[in-house]
Amino acid sequence: MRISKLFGKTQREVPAEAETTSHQLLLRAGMIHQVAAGVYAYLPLGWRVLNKLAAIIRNEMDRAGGQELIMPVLQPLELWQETGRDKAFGKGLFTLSDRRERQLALGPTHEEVVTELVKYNVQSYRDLPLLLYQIQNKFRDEPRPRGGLIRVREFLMKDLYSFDTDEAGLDASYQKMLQAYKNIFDRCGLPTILVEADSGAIGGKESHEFMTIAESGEDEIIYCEKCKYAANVEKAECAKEKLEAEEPLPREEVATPGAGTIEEVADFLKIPPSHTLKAVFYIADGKMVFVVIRGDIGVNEVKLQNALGCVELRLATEDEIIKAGIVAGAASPIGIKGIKVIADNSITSGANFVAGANKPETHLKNVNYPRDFKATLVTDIAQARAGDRCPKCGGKLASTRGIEVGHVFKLGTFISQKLGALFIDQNGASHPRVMGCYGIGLDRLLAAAIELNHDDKGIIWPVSIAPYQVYLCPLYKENSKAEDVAEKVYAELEAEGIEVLFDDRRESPGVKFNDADLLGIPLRVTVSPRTLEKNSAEIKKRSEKEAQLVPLEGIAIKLKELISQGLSRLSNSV
RNA sequence: CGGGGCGUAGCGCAGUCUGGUUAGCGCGCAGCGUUCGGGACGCUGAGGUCGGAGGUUCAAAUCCUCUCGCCCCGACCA
Repeated sequence: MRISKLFGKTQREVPAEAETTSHQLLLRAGMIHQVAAGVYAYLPLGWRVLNKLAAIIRNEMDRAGGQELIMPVLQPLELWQETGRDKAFGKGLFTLSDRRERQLALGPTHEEVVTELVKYNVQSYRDLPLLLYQIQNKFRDEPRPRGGLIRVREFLMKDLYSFDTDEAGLDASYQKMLQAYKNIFDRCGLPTILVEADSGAIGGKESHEFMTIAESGEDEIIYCEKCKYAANVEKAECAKEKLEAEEPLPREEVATPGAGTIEEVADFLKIPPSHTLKAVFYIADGKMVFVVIRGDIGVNEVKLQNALGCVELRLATEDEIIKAGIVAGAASPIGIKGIKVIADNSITSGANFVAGANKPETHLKNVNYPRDFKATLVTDIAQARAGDRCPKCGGKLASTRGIEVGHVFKLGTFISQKLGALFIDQNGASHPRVMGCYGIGLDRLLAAAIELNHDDKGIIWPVSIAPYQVYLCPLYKENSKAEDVAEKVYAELEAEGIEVLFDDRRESPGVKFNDADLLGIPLRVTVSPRTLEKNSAEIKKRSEKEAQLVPLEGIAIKLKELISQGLSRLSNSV
């Protein structure tokens, strides 16, 4: 490709709207263009990268036994209502109606459609396991798109769905996908870690995310410094400090003037926060919920939402709390009627806690569970934090930010049950198919690749996903043959199947070198009067400072060698 | 949805507080000439419903009302 003809120009200045590095570089390199909030067009260079990612993903999906197909973006809303996931997705689902007033949704994912599809094509255990995938645009009306391609409303996703006869089969499919994903991210030059995750609106029981560590990421990862434990903060567990068992004492009212928060109460009574019980109020699908947790621990709202099985969850307002007859700042789980009480399992160790008395500026000492109050449900709803202890090995937990580039789910049978997607086993008995689903957001993957591969000059593409492999750069000087020679080199490299971006502009060297760096093409070949004196050209790797002079004769072979070296380094682990 | 910020040429900005000729600057773009190993220079030129609507005024980019869009933080979110 000749740069003089390339659609999309580089920009010297950083567009004001971009704050994230990948966003800035993508715009400056002329790879994307914003059309609306969270909606982007890809220009030729960006599109080439996206296609390279797609090719790697296809290759690994096929190797893992996947079959590619394509399903519609437009889906009947009815299908979503059948599984109830229209509610789980809520406003995130783009909906529209057709001319006959039929309700449709733009697909945010395809479990329903693929399950229907498989239902009509596979009835026997003989046809399982089955792995089907597509690479297709998804639509999600995100409340807040951000960071350029990090979170968008229309995006390209690879989604694969596995169908098995039983749990063991699902485990095997899941393992295959974990390996395939690892291969994909390795080949894209992207170090990732696998973390335990919540399954959110997709549903299901077990789920993992592939995260790249990056400050610009939206997710917080909790990991153990000692063992391999790592989890999204939404899911992360921590070992809760066990309190000493004490003999339960009789309850006792104590005045706590001016003390409302846990810190104030603990300070006032000169006890550690872990000896208090914290009350937090939520509205879950319109109903008030009373949450009790040890004073030193925060509530994890994702865990709480899962425990409640509700769709909408928010903190209650002060008005709502007062209306429920509760004294804010001194709320008590004792004597609560008509309100669901959810307790974190941290309250089951230790004894004689301080809790509210439901009287202004008054608390109760020696509150004991379950002697003094009942909870509808006692489970883990605690927010793990850096500094807590690891639930697996007791080591210290740390925290970092990450970008979620892949997410895999063990769905189980809830969708196939709802949609009646059954198969017949060897004995002629019907069972629901056991499903898994596996997604990679390509746009985000592209953004993450830049977040992890750049310097102050621009992008540094790994060879495997670079839009072009070689940047051919003749330097102009009067009476020099550099341009003519470069034309010949260009023709030769193209003939050899090397992907060349030919900077045929009569720009000054600085402009060309800076653009080459910004675009991040892995290999730069300079042809100039200086190199021609030695009948050579200069090759410089984008990732390295030093350049080397190589004879023009056989330069294509030399470049091919460097390209395949770069590729093999990325696929070492395969 | 709550908080903050911003909409003036393709990009980055000034001008708005305090209303007053033809709305400026830099980059980029077009033409001509000189240059050519890390964002060269000179001259000439094109390019603007000042986000939109309504209002106040002799007069609005500037003041008022409404509205649309974009970014950031939070809520939220595979």
